[in-house]
Amino acid sequence: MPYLKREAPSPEPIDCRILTAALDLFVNAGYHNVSVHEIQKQADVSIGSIYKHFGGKDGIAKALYKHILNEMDELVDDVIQEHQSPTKQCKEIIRLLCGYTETHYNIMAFVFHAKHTEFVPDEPLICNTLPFIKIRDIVKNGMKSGEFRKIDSWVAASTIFGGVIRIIQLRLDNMIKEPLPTYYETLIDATFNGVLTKNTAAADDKISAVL
Amino acid sequence: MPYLKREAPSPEPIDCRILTAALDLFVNAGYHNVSVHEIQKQADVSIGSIYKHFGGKDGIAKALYKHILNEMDELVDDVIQEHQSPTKQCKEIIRLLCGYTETHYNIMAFVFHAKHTEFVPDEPLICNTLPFIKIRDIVKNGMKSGEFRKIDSWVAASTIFGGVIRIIQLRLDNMIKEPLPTYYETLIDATFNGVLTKNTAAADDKISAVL
DNA sequence: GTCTATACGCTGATAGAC
DNA sequence: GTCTATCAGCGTATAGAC
Repeated sequence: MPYLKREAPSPEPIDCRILTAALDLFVNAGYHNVSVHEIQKQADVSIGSIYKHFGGKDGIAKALYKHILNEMDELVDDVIQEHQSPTKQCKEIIRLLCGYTETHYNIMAFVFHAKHTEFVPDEPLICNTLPFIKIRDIVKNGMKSGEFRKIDSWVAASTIFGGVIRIIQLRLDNMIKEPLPTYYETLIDATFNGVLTKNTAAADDKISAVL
Repeated sequence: MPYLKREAPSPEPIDCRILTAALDLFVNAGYHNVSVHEIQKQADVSIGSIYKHFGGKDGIAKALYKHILNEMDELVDDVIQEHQSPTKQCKEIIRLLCGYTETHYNIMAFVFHAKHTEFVPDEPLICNTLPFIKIRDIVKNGMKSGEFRKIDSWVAASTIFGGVIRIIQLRLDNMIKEPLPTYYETLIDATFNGVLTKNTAAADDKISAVL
């Protein structure tokens, strides 16, 4: 995710400084609790520049929203290309999400911990954006190919990804103390095979290895 | 949920009018996009009364938060008392959540569709409130009793309830067109038994019956 | 293209009459 | 206890200099 890789410390372009500052403030205080002056201060830019570049606070939010979802989309595309079966694609996405929660806190918080309709009302709902649509398509493919049981696709998608999303939110809320990748294997197993003991004659070995 | 049952149309107590109006506005526009004047107008009360009763906008939010979580807590208690096994308790809670999404939209939206830290910062996180703690305890009990596999309790709870929460959010976002109870059986099956076909020799019959 | 100083509107909150 | 009129502060946005 380009603008977050601060390899070049000083000569960072101005719009990146503004966006990173805004993202940080939005995530930590909430969009409505952040004033343009604070963004200006943290980005070390003047107000004029902000209005020149983004046309206002909502412009920044919009740009952030599009930018981040675009990068997520590319991420999903990569997964789809590099992995064959829907099952593997789903698992890889879950793995990436767990990892990114640790390495890109702000981005994950922005995506999974904010109510975007409150500050970017004219943008499509996050569940209607490309990456999320593609993820649902993966699930549908999994049902077509027979890997997943043929149930309602909303239920299937919610079951497969609801667990990760929930655990990400708990981690962002600092309820969970260990990095998420710690739980990856357990999570995958529970998500795909269920939580009941009766199904897990074979899986029990894996579990005891994890604990 | 008392103050939402408007059996007596006119002589409704003033604090209830304020709370219902506020809940409605908060849910539909977002806390920060609602002014005290709007609440006053919709509740058909004067500003003075609002400040007398709740001390301000944040007071209303706080009262709402506590009130709703209190009612959710009682709901969970009822389930715990009326159902024996953790598995049944979990399923019943999921059933109730699906139902309430249709009958108490505002409440569910307030609980599952808002970032409370942005407007009630001094209140405990929603995942640290009694009902949610009790739900996690149910999951832990299920692992002790051997009904659920003994895995990390965060993972277990996220897996079991992440699906419903996700599907509730999708329904609140109007992505899902059918009432949630429609999907209850499918959701329960997918959550507890997983989504993979290999586990579901017996379950396949149920599925084809649902579709 | 970048900055400073300023204006305008809105919102939360109060004081005081009834 | 309830209301009306009013205030003070903040936050967005602009105009104009450099």
